[in-house]
Amino acid sequence: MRIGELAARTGTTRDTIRFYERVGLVEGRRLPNGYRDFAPETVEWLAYVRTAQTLGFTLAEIARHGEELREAPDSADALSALFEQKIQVVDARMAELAALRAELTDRVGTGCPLRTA
Amino acid sequence: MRIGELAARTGTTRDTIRFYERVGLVEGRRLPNGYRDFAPETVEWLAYVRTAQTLGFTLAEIARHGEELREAPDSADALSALFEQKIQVVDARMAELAALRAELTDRVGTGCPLRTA
DNA sequence: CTAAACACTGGACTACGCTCCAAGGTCAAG
DNA sequence: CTTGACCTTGGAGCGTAGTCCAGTGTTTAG
Repeated sequence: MRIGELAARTGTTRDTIRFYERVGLVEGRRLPNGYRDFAPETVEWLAYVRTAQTLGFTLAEIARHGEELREAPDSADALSALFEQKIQVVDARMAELAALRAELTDRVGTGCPLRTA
Repeated sequence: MRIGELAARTGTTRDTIRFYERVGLVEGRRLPNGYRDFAPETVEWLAYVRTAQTLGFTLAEIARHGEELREAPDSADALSALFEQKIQVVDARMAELAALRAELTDRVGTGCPLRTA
């Protein structure tokens, strides 16, 4: 698959895919004419990249995790570890968020706004 | 309070505070010699800014919310609305995350890794 | 054969959130 | 009166994640 088709199929742009290649997120063979040639699985991989990104992973992390998973003896365990780790981060954020809301509600109720100035 | 003390008390740097001033996140009076002079509440305000930031708000959003709250007729309601909104975003992300984990677990179990290439 | 559509590269540019630096002004202690 | 800590400004630079462009080559359809 050439870059234009991959871009169309993943809802990205050619430029973004070339950028992803530069940072090691995707790899493509080259055709004799120098055009990139991507495997069909790259479509799913890019969908995964986008999901992981909305979950707060950086591109560098996603690339690193991808490599770790390819090298992991037991991908199922590695994946579980990875995502349970991320869930813990999100849980922690939710807890912070809840604590902050409580704190703010209290403070506003007692007539102590955050920003008097 | 001058900038150095504020920086020390909030765990930031002078440069960061000057940057925050440029983007409208903090406001300070000036002493006759030109030095910035911050109100004591600025310490709490900056603590709040940092918390809001870790929760995924951009500095622009935080600044805007600060202004909205100062102008809001009922700050308690405004705050609640603001944070319940953000909690919904986080909840949605957690749901996505849970869905993704389930999907990944399934896929790895059935011998279909994300990245065959 | 030509034109359109697609591909390539390198480099500039953007927004965000800082971080560092140079050159200079202010102030309190010794 | 000097030294050192502290403050000022403007501007450069950085990492992340792209986005856009110019100039050029390739492929495909009429």
